Amino acid sequence: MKSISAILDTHGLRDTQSRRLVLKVLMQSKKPLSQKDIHACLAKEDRVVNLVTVYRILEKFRDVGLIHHSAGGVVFCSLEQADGHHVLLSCEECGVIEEYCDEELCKHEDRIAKRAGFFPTSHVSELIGRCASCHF
Amino acid sequence: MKSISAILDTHGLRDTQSRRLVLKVLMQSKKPLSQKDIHACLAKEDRVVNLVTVYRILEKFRDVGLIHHSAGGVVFCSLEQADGHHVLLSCEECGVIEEYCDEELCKHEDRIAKRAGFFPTSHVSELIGRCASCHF
DNA sequence: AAGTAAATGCAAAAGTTTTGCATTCGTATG
DNA sequence: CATACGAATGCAAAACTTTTGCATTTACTT
Repeated sequence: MKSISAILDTHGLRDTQSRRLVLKVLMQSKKPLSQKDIHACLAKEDRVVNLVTVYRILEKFRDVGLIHHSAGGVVFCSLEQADGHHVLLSCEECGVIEEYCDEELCKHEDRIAKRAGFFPTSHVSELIGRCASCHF
Repeated sequence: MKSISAILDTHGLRDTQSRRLVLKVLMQSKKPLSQKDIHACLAKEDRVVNLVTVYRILEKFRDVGLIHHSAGGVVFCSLEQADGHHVLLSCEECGVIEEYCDEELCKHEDRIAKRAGFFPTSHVSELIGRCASCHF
């Protein structure tokens, strides 16, 4: 597996401590994170990175294609896995967001894009509803 | 086709002018709108509804299942069409968001949900990339 | 037609994101 | 390996978004 520093390097980014910390959090997370989430997550382990810096780091990461933001401008910070497709299962009741990968869905969406004359760099699908434990 | 008032009534909502105005904007829109979008859209036709009220109306609409918010908390206000699936083609370059409907994708996602033990009430898929005119 | 609960608008509080500027840090060069 | 330069960071504050409290108005019931 590639080291954090190597990933930064590959993407033409300077190898700073803040970036390593943020990237590590993103890589270990199973679900999309907001800037605040990342900041809080780091603070919890006493690795403080200024919230403004988190914003700027994510902006940079996005520029180089390491992560993606969604339509509403909200960040979806799950790292792109090689060709994996992100399906988020988002529970309206308890707020939990699970992530799920599906290769076939990805291909299907590529067909849609082609048909619409669109050139996708990333996909996010979201199912909104109730998770198993909130459905009774 | 159902009248706006009838839709409100069906969902157990009081039939007020503000709600009719907001609902109409949502029904006529081809893409997801934010609270601000809706407010601006109404203001443009001199039908002023206080922004705070727009927030509250959308909250209510969501409670009764007329619209859905997405993972990040951002609103996706496209009205649910009967069994249609919303695919958003979101251009990172020019910011334009197109909407696209696909029945098959919808079915595929239902299968994913079933497999994951999830009970979806709505789907949103987003393709992030470049639209035809920004791709050169 | 009056009474009541719900909806609205306004002002302001709370929260989030962006900006400007001074300082620190990483890396390419000699 | 020291230096110099541009890039990244932190802080303070500005700008923007969302929520809350309260007084007033509106829609629906009887």
